[in-house]
Amino acid sequence: MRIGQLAQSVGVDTQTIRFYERQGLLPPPGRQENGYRVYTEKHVERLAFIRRCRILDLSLAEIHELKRYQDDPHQSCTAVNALLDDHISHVRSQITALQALEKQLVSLRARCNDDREVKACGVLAGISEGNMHQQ
Amino acid sequence: MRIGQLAQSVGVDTQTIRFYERQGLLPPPGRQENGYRVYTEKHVERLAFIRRCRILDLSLAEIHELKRYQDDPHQSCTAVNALLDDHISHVRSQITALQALEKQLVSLRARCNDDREVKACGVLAGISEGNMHQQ
DNA sequence: TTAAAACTATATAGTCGCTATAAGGTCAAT
DNA sequence: ATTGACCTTATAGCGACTATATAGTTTTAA
Ligand SMILES: [Zn+2]
Ligand SMILES: [Zn+2]
Ligand SMILES: [Zn+2]
Ligand SMILES: [Zn+2]
Repeated sequence: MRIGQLAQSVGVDTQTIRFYERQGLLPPPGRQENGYRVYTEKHVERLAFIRRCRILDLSLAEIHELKRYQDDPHQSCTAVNALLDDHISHVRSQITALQALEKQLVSLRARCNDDREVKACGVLAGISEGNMHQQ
Repeated sequence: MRIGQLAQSVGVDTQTIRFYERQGLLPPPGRQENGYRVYTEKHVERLAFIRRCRILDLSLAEIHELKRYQDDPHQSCTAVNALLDDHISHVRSQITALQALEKQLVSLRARCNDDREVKACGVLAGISEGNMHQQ
């Protein structure tokens, strides 16, 4: 299986596959005489795993870490669970931050309901005044 | 006022100030004979405005756009309000996406409550199986 | 058969908003 | 005279790709 087929079967750009290889996430495949990469079913699974991790917004570093755990299948999975817990708190703190931001933006937007001249715009005034301490 | 004082009074790194200048966000200041940048109060205000926009997570492109509106203070502020509305929906869709992600991660985490060997880890199994259609 | 289309390869630069480093020039105080 | 704090430019790095350029190979179709 060549790179294009792998790309299509997993739903990834060929560039991304080469990128993962350079990053050490995807093991270097064999090559044909002409230099073309040749992939196996293992690569399909591995790439699909990476993609599912990315859908979960795990960083490439986190995926690397998971890979290291997979390579030592008899150790305890505490670290795997902990990695996920950490990642969940990453996501939760992002949500919290964005919700605070949304609140701020909505209250800013409320300062300009009608159509004014730019110099009287409540939104611009709000930003310029810097009343951003209401979190 | 030199760059270090500007930086300190707004709470920004000097590198960031030069970066904003290169990006065309902050107008190029005057120079002393030795080449040192000299800033005025206008620059302080402008830089503070940029920073407040960044706290609202507006992109530099969006800030550029706001600047263009400010430069034409007699036009209607519809575009300003629309920019903010768009940005609010950016933020809202990020929140929605992250909440869906959190749900997925929590249900994945629930697949491994106890301490197992890595090869039996419910988390890794969950990612490998790719049961991610519950959104 | 040959020419075009589709695929592959590498190398390099761009995205965004900074941040860090290197290598040097300037200035005030000790 | 030298230290230290400040300033200058240029360049590279972050993360996770994405895009472009240039070139070689294979497949398809006229
Ligand atoms: Zn994470
Ligand atoms: Zn307005
Ligand atoms: Zn936005
Ligand atoms: Zn586990």
